[in-house]
Amino acid sequence: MFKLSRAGEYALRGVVYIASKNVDDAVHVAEIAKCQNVPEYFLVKVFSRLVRNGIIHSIRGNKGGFRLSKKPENISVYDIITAVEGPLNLNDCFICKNSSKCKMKPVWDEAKEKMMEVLKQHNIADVA
Amino acid sequence: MFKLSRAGEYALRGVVYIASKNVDDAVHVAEIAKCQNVPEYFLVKVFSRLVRNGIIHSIRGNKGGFRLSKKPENISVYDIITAVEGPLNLNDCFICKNSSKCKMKPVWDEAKEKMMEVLKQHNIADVA
DNA sequence: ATATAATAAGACTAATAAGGTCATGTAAGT
DNA sequence: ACTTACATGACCTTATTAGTCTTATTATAT
Ligand code: SF4
Ligand code: SF4
Repeated sequence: MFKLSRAGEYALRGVVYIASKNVDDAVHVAEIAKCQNVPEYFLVKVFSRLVRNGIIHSIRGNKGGFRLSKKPENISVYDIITAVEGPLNLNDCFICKNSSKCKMKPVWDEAKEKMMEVLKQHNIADVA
Repeated sequence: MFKLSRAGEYALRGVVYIASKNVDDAVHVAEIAKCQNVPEYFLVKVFSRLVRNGIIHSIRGNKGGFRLSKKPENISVYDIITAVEGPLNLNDCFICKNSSKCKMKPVWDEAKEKMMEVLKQHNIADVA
């Protein structure tokens, strides 16, 4: 409950790894997987979501790999997590119908906001 | 990911329900389950954790049921959730070993703190 | 005393979600 | 052409959460 997913964790570590390398050369997913000790195929999938959301940029074919789309200081932890997991929500309120007059939902929403704030405040540069 | 469990949700709704009743009579779990539209046996299990953690008080036998152990305004959302789920943690860091020199863990811890703060600030009285 | 109405505890099963693998396709460099 | 690397989506496996049931315990009412 309230746990960061592996996908999220891997994405973050992967991006940090790329940031640690020379900006000029693309980094292979195989290298990242190996160095970060993460299942390669899984990381491929995670990275594809980062590409689709414009966090990283991919270069296909021989001498291909991944590069950051922006400067590390312009990529927040929040960006990465939501790119991988979609919009955050502590409580979807599928279960009950009184969502409109419910006084608990605002609490969850507030908690989520506070949490998101922290994730937005930290970027790859200061986390690397 | 980052989602409230059903157990947590049910616990909260259950306690709110008890709080809505006359303090003098114990409330049956069967009644709560029915009115809250929640699986009874499951709620029993959830409530037992609340009892063990001193949130509610149980009276066994005929005419038994549950009562709040304290005033609603002294029971926070945080109390209930942790009673049911144990201590919160966004990231256990089982996966990798560099936890000591890791700069991401503090971010998760900070996010958790902010979130916990909100849950601590809200009690059953103002959520009921 | 006994019947009954309630919670306590924990084993068990079912459902869902997360994590991981694989096969096939596409693009780029040599 | 051939090789290397990403793209995509189907598929399988594992872990976690949700839910059920059985047996025991405790208290009350008759
Ligand atoms: S937060 Fe409120 S509306 Fe949402 S599921 Fe819980 S009780 Fe229902
Ligand atoms: S937060 Fe840091 S120490 Fe924890 S799992 Fe992630 S990278 Fe490892």
